Amino acid sequence: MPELPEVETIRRGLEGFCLNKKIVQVKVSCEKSFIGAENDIVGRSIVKIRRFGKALVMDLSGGLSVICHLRMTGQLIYRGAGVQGVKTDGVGLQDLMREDSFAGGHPTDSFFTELPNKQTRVEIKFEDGSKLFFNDQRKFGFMKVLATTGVESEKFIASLAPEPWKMTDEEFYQRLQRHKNALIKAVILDQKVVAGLGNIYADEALFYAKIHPKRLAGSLNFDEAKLLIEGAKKVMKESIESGGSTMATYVKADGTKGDYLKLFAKVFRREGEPCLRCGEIITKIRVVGRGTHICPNCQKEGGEND
DNA sequence: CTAGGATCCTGTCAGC
DNA sequence: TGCTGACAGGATCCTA
Repeated sequence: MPELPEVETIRRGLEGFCLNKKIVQVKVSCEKSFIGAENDIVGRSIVKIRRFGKALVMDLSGGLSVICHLRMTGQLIYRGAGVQGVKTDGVGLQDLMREDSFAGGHPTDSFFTELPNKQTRVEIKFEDGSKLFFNDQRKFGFMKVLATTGVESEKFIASLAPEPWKMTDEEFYQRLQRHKNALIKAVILDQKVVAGLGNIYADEALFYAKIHPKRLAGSLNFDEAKLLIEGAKKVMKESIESGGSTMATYVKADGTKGDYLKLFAKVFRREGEPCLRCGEIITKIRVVGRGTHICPNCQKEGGEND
């Protein structure tokens, strides 16, 4: 899914477009994707948009909130009134890049094609005619209506660990020790250990710290743990600054499609290409059931590097 | 309590 | 062309 930087980028985008807009209609085309009664949010305005790890929370007037988790393939796409989708050959794409449309999440052509489409699970219409589409190919994501007062006690949010920049190096090191027999990649993907990392940023952070993803968490010394949390902060901040995976980063200046990963990824989906640090060929392996990208020279399985 | 694997779901792509 | 299996930017549930 969209990881922390993507969700933060969406949060900022929606804050600019949807704040104080009144919901006049909600269409749910997949029951699984919307928990609660859609009519409960009709007539309410979005008053605040928050983020907890990878979860987005839209606070509505009258004490209700909507939690949105995009999981693997979720997207949130905002279209101003009258903005139409376009063909994906680049023709007319500039129309979609207007100041009153926005999209973020799992990057696909749905960012700019006609909506709703086959993957649209929820469609929210605002008073001014603009719309917010929740698209999700695999249906792992969801929107859930609940009382605003209950947001922070919602199971997933309550058990969330702090984000990397709210954790001291010492605390991170201690947290790793609680999972000393698990593979380090599995541990940093665990949102109860540190919030925000997903498959991309886990690989990037491990590369930054020159740590092999299959090492046991307990084998890292304090300096390695420090470097790892530092890498996590760095790669996620860089991505937020470049706009996460949004329409803007999915489309290049000339209107053709680009690859937003190229903006910052040093190992993710770079298998077969040379390591930007040492020139060794990046390889892809499997760790805890996830595709994992490493530089076999910078990240040695045996133990500490350098 | 921890660790690892299966599972939810749809779509795409490589290999036959 | 059509089929099959692997895999995918996540997290939970079940088992040992």
